[in-house]
Amino acid sequence: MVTTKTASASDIGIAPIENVPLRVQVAGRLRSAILSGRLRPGTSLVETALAEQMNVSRTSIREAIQLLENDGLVESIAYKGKRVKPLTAREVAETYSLREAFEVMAVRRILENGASLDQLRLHCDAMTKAAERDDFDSLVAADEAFHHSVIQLADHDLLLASWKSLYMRIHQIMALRNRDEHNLAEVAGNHPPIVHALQDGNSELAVRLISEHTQTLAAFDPATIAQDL
Amino acid sequence: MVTTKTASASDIGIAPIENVPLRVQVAGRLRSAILSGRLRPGTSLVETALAEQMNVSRTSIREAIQLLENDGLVESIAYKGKRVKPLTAREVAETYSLREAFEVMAVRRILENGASLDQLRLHCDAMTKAAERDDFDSLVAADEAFHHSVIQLADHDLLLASWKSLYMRIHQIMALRNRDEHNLAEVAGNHPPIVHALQDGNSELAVRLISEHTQTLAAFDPATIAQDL
DNA sequence: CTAATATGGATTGTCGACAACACACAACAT
DNA sequence: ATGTTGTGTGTTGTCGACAATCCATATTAG
Repeated sequence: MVTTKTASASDIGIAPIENVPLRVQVAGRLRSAILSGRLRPGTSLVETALAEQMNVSRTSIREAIQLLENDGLVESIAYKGKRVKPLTAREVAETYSLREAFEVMAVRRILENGASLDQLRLHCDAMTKAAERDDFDSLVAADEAFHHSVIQLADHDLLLASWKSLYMRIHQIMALRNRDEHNLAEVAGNHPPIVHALQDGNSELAVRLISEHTQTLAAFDPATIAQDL
Repeated sequence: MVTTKTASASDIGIAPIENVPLRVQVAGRLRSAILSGRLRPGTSLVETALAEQMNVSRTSIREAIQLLENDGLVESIAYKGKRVKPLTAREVAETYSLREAFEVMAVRRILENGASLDQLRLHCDAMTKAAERDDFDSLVAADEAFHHSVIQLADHDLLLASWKSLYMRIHQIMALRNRDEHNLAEVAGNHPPIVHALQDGNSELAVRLISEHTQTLAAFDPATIAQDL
């Protein structure tokens, strides 16, 4: 990979030891706690407590929390406190509708600029297999991979970044609602038509399919998640 | 406003003295410096220098810079430094194309849910008058107000927040390029048809108009802004 | 008893000092 | 000469202490 002249101790698997700033590690752990639903919306985050608990300085906690604020997972009221951002029914709806707009935009761009659809087919296969095994988690993972690929194929960095940020909140939402009775086979079956429409250059159909698909997902929970405090 | 029982010293204009955290003040000043182009993309932000210059602690500067990172105006490389995010031609194009998607989405929502178009007409008038006076700044301000209203009328908080964040970068871009020869009257004239299409419920037309309009703005500068380092 | 006013505790905001790190350049050995 | 190893300098990262603020509760005046 690198142009080392004398092949010293490289080559063999001496993976470089990563130097991740503390705030990033802390943010990562907090983020995963939030996205997995272990830290529910509305939970207040007290810096001193977290600092002691995780055995780092309050500064690091502070900066970590600010990172989460960027992700829109935490909200802070000056001099009052920070807490996991409550999820209103409205916010959930808006999140899904914006996601729909992103994916529609991606589909349009793919149709305009062209792109290889191989990845999409792969993920479709994965979904079908997962559905056959009745493997919910794998299906969800493949589903995300599919949509992630759609966005990537649009070749639009800003769109990708925005989608990722948005999809984080979708993760959170999915973790918070009990796994409703999904028809796994149906979910899996929704995707191949999208690929076909893309392949055929059928713009109208592709847009309509992806649009309906994302809307379907949003429709599930009404206000199951609504918080107060 | 408030339900004070004994009307003490309120009422008269004793505006409440704001207690804005230092980091927010600092962030505000840095942000305006970036958006106005006084701090050009690529400029490296050294915490100690800024701290001394602005006579606050390095902590406040740090936190302020992190706020700007949320806005996407600053980028940081661990242990290396932070700098005003360089603007590539690609990023500019992506910014405008995403903006187009946002505004199209807003228009669609307005047509679906309905909304009063009075504000839009007001801003249109302001633009026409500004164009007659050959007042570039007023025209730009009214233009922003118009598009801001469009987004607001869509009644979608998340969309509004995303648009605002995006539009900040458009501010920056506009500040960085020399004021190209605009035909003020033409710019002003572009907007009323959008209002009419909205009023008539002409979805196709409205979407096409707003789409073309935003694209027109993007077309100006190619890579005038491209930075390196 | 009511209402304005202290007081205390909990939490965030700000600070200055020190540690860790990356980079460039000098010193050295081979 | 060359490549390796020290060393220095400028920067970011982390820390603990102190100040400012808010909120709830007690306290006191009327």
